[in-house]
Parts: sequence; structure tokens; C-alpha cells
Amino acid sequence: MEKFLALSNEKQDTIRNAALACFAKHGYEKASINDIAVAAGISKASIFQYFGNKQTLYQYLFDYCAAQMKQAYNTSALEETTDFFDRVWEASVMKVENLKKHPHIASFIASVAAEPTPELKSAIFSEANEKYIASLVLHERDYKKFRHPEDAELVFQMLMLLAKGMSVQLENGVDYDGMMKEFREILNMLKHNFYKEEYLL
Amino acid sequence: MEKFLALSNEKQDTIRNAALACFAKHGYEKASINDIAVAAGISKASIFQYFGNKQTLYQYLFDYCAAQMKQAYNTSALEETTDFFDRVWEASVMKVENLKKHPHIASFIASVAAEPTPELKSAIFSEANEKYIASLVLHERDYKKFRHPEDAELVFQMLMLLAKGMSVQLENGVDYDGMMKEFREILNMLKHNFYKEEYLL
DNA sequence: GCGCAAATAACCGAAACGGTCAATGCTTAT
DNA sequence: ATAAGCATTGACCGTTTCGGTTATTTGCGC
Repeated sequence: MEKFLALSNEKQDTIRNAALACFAKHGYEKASINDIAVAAGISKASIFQYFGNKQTLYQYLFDYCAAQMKQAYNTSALEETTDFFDRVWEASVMKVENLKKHPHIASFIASVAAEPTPELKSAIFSEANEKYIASLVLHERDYKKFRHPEDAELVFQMLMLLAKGMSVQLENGVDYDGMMKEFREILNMLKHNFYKEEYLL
Repeated sequence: MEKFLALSNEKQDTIRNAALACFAKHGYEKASINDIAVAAGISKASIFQYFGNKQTLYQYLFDYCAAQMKQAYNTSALEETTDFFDRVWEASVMKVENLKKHPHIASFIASVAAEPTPELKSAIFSEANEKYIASLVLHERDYKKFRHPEDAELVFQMLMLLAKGMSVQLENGVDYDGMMKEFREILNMLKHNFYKEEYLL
């Protein structure tokens, strides 16, 4: 594996992305090293040169993704933002920026959770991370801004579902910036309809 | 193929579901007849007895899904319902009931669209169907009920995204009834916050 | 027990699998 | 220019699995 880490960063990225995409799409068993090699534009033998065997490559990708996902969120920025909808927006931007940089990590992690041999660490870790971010976004002190304070939690759950829908769209090739622009408009609209007038500037 | 149609409906269903799930998960190339046979609890040879070859089976499933999806929506009921949010609810119930009955059709159709040899008929047909339902749900005459009539279209787009998010959750094993209950609550909440008071009973 | 169709175990050649290795380039130091 | 050194790969290994066929077994009405 030192062989692989000695490569240029761009080449590492190409290979990682090819492997992540293949494993995500086909799962561990059905993704062949040859598929990955072709997708990466290198020879099959090179991959064995770099990683020794299929399992080691898979484990490496998993560790890489776990590390990358921890970096994805800037939690301190979230803590400093005072408005609920602004925090939702910030967290979404962080998520999408990360998705732009590493387009296949999310679907790879999702596919690991679906493996018949579930190292469910992945699902658990990934879910725990999401829950943690969620807990940073919704606070009780946000409730009072709502015309009907009891709506706040349901609005939040709705926004989580909305985010899932957006992720699907992005995976299907919808453009990032257009999607984010629409999402920004949705947040503004929700704010104007759900907040008391005194909290709208 | 007459051999297959002579089977009992339950057995047909078992085999179809197994095949749909395998093709949806792995795609045409990587889904093997053996996978399907094991999933269906019958022998590989039987599948060839019924369908002759892999391609014929795939084509049969595609035709079957297309036919099934046309039946899924009761458009006349939609046309008779006068309130926007009620129509959204009705269309969602139809979609979810269909998903309960035929759990793998949606993902199979989605996977056909992702085939490297895209008979893009599937994507086009499926999308056209969705667009048509959408056109039945939102009418201009709904706008006036909104506190801000210009919000109506964006609310609708938001609800479409929300539906996508819900589909993801359902595919991941979240229970149907709980999800639908939450969605009903969301719709009520939106209605109460977006409609003018005079339109709330 | 017999006849017959439905189901399958056993099998086919071909292809693809994970993995190895000797031969090729491609640098770089002399 | 050349030889050493190393990253890269085409060709190959034994094994498994592929789509598809065939010969045998099974279950069932009579």
C-alpha cells in the first residue's frame, strides 16, 4: 500500500474514484478488479501492485471515506450561527461541497451498509455522524420564532427528508448550483411562512 | 413464455420479484440467472424453461412493469378532488400503495434507465408518467388559497423533492404506515402555514 | 404401476474471476 | 550512449461462474 501512497495525488484520486464508483454500483462481490482498472485507465496488475488484493483495497477505501466524512462538517461554524434556517443552509452547503469534492463517497458508504456481510460499523458510524450534525442544527431556543412553535420539529424532519430527495437528484446528474439555488429559495419561503412577523427582517 | 404464464399467480409473483430485485440491484450484465433462481427458490434450468434466455426474461419484466405502472394511478379520483394538498395526499397514497404491492418495480425501472445500453424508452416513459401526474395535481386555481400565491409552485416542487426523500426511506426499510402518517402531518402543517385563514376550516 | 409433463441435477464450452510474474518501457545517474 | 532501477503491464495461472442444454428424476392423474 505504500506503493499507492507514493503516487501523485491526482492519480490516487483517479484510482480511488474509479474504485469507489465500481464498488458502490456493483457491491463488493460483483465489482471486479478489472472493472476498476478499466475505469481508472490503468492495468489490472497495477492495482494488485498497489493494494495486494481486493479485500485490502476495499478496506482502504472504507477507512479513507470514514476519515473524509469526519472532515466534511465545520461544526464550529454551525455553533456560531444563530438562526435555525441559516444553520440548515450552512449544513447543507457543507454537505454539498463535500459531495462535489468526493462524488462517490456517499454512495459507497451506503453500499457498504447493504453488503450481505455487513460490517455495520459503516452504517452506524455514518448514521451517528448525521444524527450529530442534526443535533447541532435544531435547538429548543429556535421554537419561539415559529408562529406555531410546535411545528419546529416537524419542519426539521421535513427538511431532512427534503435533503434526502436532493441527494437523489444530485446523484442523478442534476446540477449542484441549480439545486442549491432552489433549496435556498425553499428555505426563504419556509421562513416567511412559518416565522412570526417580528422575526422577519 | 406460455410455460411461465401457466404457473400459479403466487409462483409467478415470487419469480418476478426475485428477478426484478436482482436486475435492479446488479444491472442486466451482473445479475446472473443463478442469482435469480436462488432468490426465487427454484432451479436455474426452470428459468430457462420458462423464458428461453436472459434477454427475453428482461424484456418481459420491462413490459410487465410498464403495464403495472399505468394502472398505479387513479387519475379520475385526482381530477375530482378540489384541494391542492388533498390531491398531493391522494397521489402519494396511490404511489405508496403501488409500492407496497410491487416493491421492486420502481428500482427496476430506475436501473433500466442506468443501463449502458439505454433503451431510454424506460426513463422517458417513467418520467412522462410522473410529469403527467404532476400536471394533474397543481392547478392555477389553487394559487389563490395561498397567503403568498407566488409560493404555490415552489411548494409543489418542494413536495416533489420530499416524495423522492420518502421513497429513499421506504427502500431502506422504513415502515410504510409510519412514513405516511408523518407525511400526512407535514401536509397539514404546510396547509395551516401557507393557506390564508379563510381557507382553513 | 404407468405415462407424462414439470422440475432439476449434471453438464457444456466459453468467459471472467482474483491473483502472479516475467517482460517491457521510462527515468535517471553516470 | 548506456546500464541500473523501478513503475507498469501483457500474458498467463488455476478456479469459478457465466448463459444455455440435456438427461435424469420427481410428482401426479389414472
